[in-house]
Amino acid sequence: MNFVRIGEKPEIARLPLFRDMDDGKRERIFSGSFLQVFPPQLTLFEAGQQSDFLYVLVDGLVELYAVGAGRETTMRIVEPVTSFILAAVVTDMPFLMSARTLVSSRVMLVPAALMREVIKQDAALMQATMQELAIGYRGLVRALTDMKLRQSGERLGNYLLEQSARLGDPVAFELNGEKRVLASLLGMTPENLSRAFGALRGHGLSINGSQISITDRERLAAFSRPDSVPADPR
Amino acid sequence: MNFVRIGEKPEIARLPLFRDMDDGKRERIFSGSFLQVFPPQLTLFEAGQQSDFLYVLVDGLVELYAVGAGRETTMRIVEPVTSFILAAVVTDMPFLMSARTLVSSRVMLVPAALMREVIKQDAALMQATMQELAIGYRGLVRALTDMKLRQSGERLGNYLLEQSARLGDPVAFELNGEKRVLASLLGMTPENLSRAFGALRGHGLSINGSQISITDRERLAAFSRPDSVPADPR
DNA sequence: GTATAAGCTTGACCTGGATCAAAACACGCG
DNA sequence: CGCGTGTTTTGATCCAGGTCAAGCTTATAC
Repeated sequence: MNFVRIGEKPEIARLPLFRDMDDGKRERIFSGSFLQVFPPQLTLFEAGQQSDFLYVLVDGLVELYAVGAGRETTMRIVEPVTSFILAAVVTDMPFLMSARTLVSSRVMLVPAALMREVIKQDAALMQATMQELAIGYRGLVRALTDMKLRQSGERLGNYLLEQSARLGDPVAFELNGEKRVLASLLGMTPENLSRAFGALRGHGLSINGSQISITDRERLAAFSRPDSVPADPR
Repeated sequence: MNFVRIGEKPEIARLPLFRDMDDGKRERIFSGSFLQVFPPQLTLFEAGQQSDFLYVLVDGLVELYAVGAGRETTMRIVEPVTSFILAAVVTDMPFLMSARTLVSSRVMLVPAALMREVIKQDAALMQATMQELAIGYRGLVRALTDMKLRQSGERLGNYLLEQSARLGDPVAFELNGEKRVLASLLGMTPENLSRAFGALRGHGLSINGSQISITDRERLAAFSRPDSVPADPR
């Protein structure tokens, strides 16, 4: 168990969540937290557990998933550097999702009680928490409408367009994580994801393994029917 | 255009969102807001518009819905007394959902800029806003897993069980709003909702028009596979 | 290098739920 | 009170996507 060292701090402190708060208070949070490295495929926590920590993924890849009706589904793929399960910590309620590492990952654990305490003391942190939750809320509204209104191929097309946008609009990029996880995130089976990729060839997409290349953004967008309201800037 | 009168205040002031804040600040919000009555089937706002107001439904029934891929889907049925589209107001971003009245409704409109300003000044209001968003976030996580993991009949069963729980676990209660709206909320067609109701007869449910009666809660729950994590207290 | 396992893809088939059509019902209005 | 409009129900059919079963490709171990 390592406490947070000086080397990790800058990138975490740069997060919108912690960026604007009082330096002393931030130091208080960091010194009460610790960094831990987890091997791949390790469960960090399970739905139903009391939320004892706020998690910040510093390096690696983490999957948030939900279990129910005898099956499970991926809710989010967390990329570094990002905090997760903030809502459970803020409300002091049990997790609704479980988390596992997809690859070896470095994670900062902030004791939930400490987090809640400092939120009450530091207005900037509370404000940032509020913003984070509001942005997350909107992300979930989008995810839900995506599931309810689009069919699987369109969801995949949109995901790829958004992923490209998040990376700064490169034509070519690589998928992170396994395709089976992506399939679950998009609410489909691996078999169907494979077929959906096939269908997108000929709609402006070229794919080779996990190498994605958007050959015709217009065509892909026409096929995918992206949201009319543009993505929130971040 | 009526400013908020003394008669409406208590029930609004009792909302978790406004309950704990400074009295003077609350008065400032109320006196800058106004109450308006809207006829049924009137669009209050549309997705994509700038969020100029926070809405509080005082009386009536409002549907939040999203449009996309050439279709639309109900996202939430708002019952009084509840605020809605808080996330858009907090982030000062365009609405992701549209809203229309289902029946004649009385709504309080709080100018978004005023809301944001007072949030910054009043820590209790900011805290309440944060809680509200976190609870909403968790509600959406549940809604998304519901859509991804359960099939339509189970969703209906769960909805009825939850609705009953929210009303204080009565055996019999009445559906609010039209069934077509409920169908859309549950992500199915009216035809299929009708069939799903039929299927639930014989699984502990009795239905006559919009009169629901849970004759065997155990059986209905067994059929519907409710969430393992109990609902957030409110 | 080969063996072994794991992921991914492809094909055949099945099923939950959508769509289309029409009958039954409910309700507001003249 | 009866007509007309809109909702709900019922039935028949269709289709997106799930499931099952092989192959195939890529990675890891030996």
